[in-house]
Amino acid sequence: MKKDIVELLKKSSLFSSFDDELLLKISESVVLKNISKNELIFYESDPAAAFYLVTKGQVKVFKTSADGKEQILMIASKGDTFAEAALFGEGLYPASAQSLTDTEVLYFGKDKFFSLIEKNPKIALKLIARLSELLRKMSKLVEELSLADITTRLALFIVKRLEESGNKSEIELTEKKTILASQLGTIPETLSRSFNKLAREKIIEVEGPKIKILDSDKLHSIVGE
Amino acid sequence: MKKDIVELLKKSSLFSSFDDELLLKISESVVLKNISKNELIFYESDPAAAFYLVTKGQVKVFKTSADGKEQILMIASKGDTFAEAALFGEGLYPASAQSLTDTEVLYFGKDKFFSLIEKNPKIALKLIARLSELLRKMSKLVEELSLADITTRLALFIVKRLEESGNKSEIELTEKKTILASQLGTIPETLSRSFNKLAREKIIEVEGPKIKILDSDKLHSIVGE
DNA sequence: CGGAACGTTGACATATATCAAAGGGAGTGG
DNA sequence: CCACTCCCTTTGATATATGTCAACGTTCCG
Repeated sequence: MKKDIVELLKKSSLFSSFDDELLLKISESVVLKNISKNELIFYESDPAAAFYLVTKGQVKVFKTSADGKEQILMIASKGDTFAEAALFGEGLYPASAQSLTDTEVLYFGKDKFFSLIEKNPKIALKLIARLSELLRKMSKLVEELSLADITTRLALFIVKRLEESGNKSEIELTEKKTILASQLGTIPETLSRSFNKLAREKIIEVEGPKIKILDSDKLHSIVGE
Repeated sequence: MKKDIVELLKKSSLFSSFDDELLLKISESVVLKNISKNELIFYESDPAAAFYLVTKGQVKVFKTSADGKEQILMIASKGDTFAEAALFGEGLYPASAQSLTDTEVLYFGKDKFFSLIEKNPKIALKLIARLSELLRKMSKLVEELSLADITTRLALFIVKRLEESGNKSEIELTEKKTILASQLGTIPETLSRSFNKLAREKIIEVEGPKIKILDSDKLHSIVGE
């Protein structure tokens, strides 16, 4: 039982570098939870009780406006943690989280995790690295929202995905386009028009969730500017 | 000499809770630097060599687009640290920093600070708290940029300043309106029109850097939506 | 005194959101 | 296996917020 959890921990970037002894300790402060599709995991301004590690499925972390518009802050997939930052500080979740698929997570209760950190400074250092990484990603997001138009943001997204998948000349979207729109800070209609624009200029070819790169140079020149 | 630095450390939120013994140790890994107005402290994608604590003056941390537009991520004033997150991870500054006034900072070199943390886990915990706080602020910024129009962002800013200054019925801007525009993700012209709009609706009265609140209820209702 | 930076206003351009409609796929139930 | 519905996606017409460009007054500072 606990061994299974240790295996799951090993597959996360946050814990993968630890030795088995420590992982076993960690596994004792953790609960495995199943979450069905579209379930609300927590809502913004709920008291922050825990943070999560996704072991199966996808979770979106997002902000909502009064009139129902959403901005996705991150999509957490297998191996990703989310809501780490909520535990420290005022104690309220600063955003909402909802599963996009049937999902399995490890649940790290606040109190147990705190005492874990205190006894194992190594974890604190890893956590610092993780929070720093998140901060850099958020800076990037702010930059894009504030300084780049939507076609450019889309191009940036495609380039990032290309790099993650080893620079093939094609990517396949793992998320619905509606979701992608919300990640990019826009709405499906506008995203659709941006795809069109890139396609009209013979930079990409779109067929459902498949995006073929026709002109990598032009794509990179959009991003570079 | 070192005692002066200890006093400066005590006035920062990051270090204020530590005892004198630890502060003295910290003070030994630190350099006091003077920076004249408008000096570029580091530029985005420079190798990250240090983080900073402002002891006098103001520093803006910002992103730049290819065509010269700026988005300010934060303004660091007396007692604030900045660039903490840059030290961990890929080792490049994710944004630029420039002084807005004559400024005095404590400079925490990377290597010395790392060994300091390793020997003093307390610092790591404080750092985690600080990074979490920054992350929440950045989430807030993303939310505002993506979901609120500029008049609403301005109202949010005014409300925040009111709270910080103890809810008087008046605030005085500590930054130029050009700077404020860049903090809010817009340009001076548009900011000026937003001020006008709030003034026309008798919600505020603007006279240079002074903003008088005429209708606190309306102001809060803009923010609430 | 003179120039530079700041702040404001006006006319205009443009990107993006909104609203409405329709097609297509996937899943469900009869 | 068909028909129906729901959700996703796309397209078109239109509205709106915000950026751009130009001009001008003001203040600040050398």
